[in-house]
Amino acid sequence: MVTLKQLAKELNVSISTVSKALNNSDEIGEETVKRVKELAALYNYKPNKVALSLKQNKTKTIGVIIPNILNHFLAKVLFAIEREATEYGYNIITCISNESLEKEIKSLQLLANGSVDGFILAVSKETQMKNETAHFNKIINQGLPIVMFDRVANDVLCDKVIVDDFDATYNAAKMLIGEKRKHIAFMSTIDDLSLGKLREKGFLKAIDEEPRITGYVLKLAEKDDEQKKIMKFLKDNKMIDGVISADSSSGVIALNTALSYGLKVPKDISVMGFTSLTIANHCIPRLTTIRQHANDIGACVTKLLLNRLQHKSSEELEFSTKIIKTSLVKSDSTL
Amino acid sequence: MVTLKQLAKELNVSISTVSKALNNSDEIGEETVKRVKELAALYNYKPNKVALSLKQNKTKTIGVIIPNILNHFLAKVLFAIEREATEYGYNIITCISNESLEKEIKSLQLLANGSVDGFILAVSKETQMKNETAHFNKIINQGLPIVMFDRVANDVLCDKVIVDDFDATYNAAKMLIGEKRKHIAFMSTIDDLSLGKLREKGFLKAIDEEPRITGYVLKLAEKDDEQKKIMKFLKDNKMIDGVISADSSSGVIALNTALSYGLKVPKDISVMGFTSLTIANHCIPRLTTIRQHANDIGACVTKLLLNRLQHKSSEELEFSTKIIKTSLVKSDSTL
DNA sequence: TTGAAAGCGCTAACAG
DNA sequence: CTGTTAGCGCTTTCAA
Repeated sequence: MVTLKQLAKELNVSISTVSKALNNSDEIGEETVKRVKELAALYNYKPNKVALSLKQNKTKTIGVIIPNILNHFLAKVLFAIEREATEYGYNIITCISNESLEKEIKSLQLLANGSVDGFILAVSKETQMKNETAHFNKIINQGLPIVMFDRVANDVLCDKVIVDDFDATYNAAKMLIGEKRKHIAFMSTIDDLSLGKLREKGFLKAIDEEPRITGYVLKLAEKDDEQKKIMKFLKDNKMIDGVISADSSSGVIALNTALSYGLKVPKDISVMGFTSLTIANHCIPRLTTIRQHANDIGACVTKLLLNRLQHKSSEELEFSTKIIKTSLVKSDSTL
Repeated sequence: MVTLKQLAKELNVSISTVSKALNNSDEIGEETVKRVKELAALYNYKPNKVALSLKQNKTKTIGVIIPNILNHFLAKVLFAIEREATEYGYNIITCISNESLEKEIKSLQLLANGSVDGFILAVSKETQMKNETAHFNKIINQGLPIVMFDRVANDVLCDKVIVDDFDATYNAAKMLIGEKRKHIAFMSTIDDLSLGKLREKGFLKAIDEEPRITGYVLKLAEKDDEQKKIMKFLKDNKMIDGVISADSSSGVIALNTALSYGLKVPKDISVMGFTSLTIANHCIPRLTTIRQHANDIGACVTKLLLNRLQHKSSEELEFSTKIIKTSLVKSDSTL
């Protein structure tokens, strides 16, 4: 990489002259500016990012900590964050916590040494289960802002972007009730997440409001053979005529299971889930889904962070919690 | 963030003393080392990464450029890269080219300003179609090593990690032929990728070797309604009794289509694809898959880059191309 | 055993 | 209009 020094030497001017010329300072003569710019272009000069960061004490880099990049929803949010960040001239350093508190702490610590200007993250499963927040507060006290999305730590004072989880399943259940379904099951592989609990509560609320409806709940653990459990569950509970899945996989499996049992979907049973459109469209019939608008979430979370970074006196800025409403995309697996 | 300067001031010693003490230099007295370390621990001192990078002229950061993070295979490789890089004390800056040549060039340029020590990337679709390589060579000439995986630019001199695409589909077809299938279809949404073409060639070779077998090829474009096309294709070609999918989705859809047509899988028709295990296990019966060992690929590609970075005189190091063999995971959608 | 000073690449206040 | 200088945080050589 060419440096200012080298350009200066070759042009027989001082380093600062070169710097100013390249930055269009009106202190420098037209002719000089031209000479400098030409040589810089010739050598493909790019200001060294590291030196700039050191000088300006900001890196224009965001640390993003994601619990699981194989989760389609989280990957989609990451995608949106990257796009939005790039748009504003920021890079992202990605760490994957792998649902582990320890890795989350490590990643945070590792990047809090001047590598990034702030963080965007979704809290890991283990962190949520242990209700650990000290590591977040430590970072914030060091002056690095955090913005959380989807899985947030309620007790930490920071910007947040979440989904209307309770309402989503409440409305979903209402919809199935509207279809005259009588035996509705709720399936979840994410019972240990607080948003998983919210989704269950929304479902139960809707069921409770209708005395003639029976609700069922199937909780699946990480290590379970999901397919086996769901097949057994639907075999043992033949009266079930509606399924709401709280996660991205169990709805798909429930749909396929129903079909394999010879049921007609949606005539005999309705199925819906928080599945990505891509996957939902692999199903025949296509699965009705609750869309979480990962794109909007990613854009929103990035804007919140950048806004805070650009405010000199970020102290003055109130912390906000944005709720991105889900929407029901009716497809062919419901009436 | 606390700096050496602040520690030095508080301890009434010089900056260099503090630095040396923290780096366990034996130049410094035992007592002083202790005092320094205690204060550093108290203030949670961490050497500023940016300053270190500037000083040492290396960032311990890898630029990773991925065409599409929603592709499960690519996401999995990214996951593995992140893990491996972290293991060796490297961070990754992720850019998503979104299959666009322009974005790929931009990302490369943007990070080639001292932000990263080297690149890991899979070539974007557009780049492959236009057979563009100048931007890669430019980066390499700047002294930044590139390691490519999966989708590589053959004409660029650099380390590469690929999959045995030809053999994978050749063997897959052989397997279906061994099942006495007579009418075997090959489906692909990735015909524009060179690895997509290789997979087709492998399939065709196997078909050509068996005069009594009929091969069919269905190519799907990005914007197609995959499900509709596949349903039509299987309806129009009722004699098909075997399907090999070159991508992650068409196999799943073909399987579901067959079921929806009342066919028994695998009795009446066998289906297999390059689908991730997660998705394959949503199917009933579970889909037989060709595993690409994303983990191994990610680990291999990272090791290659780090090895090159650690070699002072990287010139001496020969460029190598590693082939990670796929393996067939037989499941319930084949005999 | 400790400290002063230079330098990584850059910007900017100040001097000429 | 151009150059000198200081400084961002750190390591390291050389001097004390």
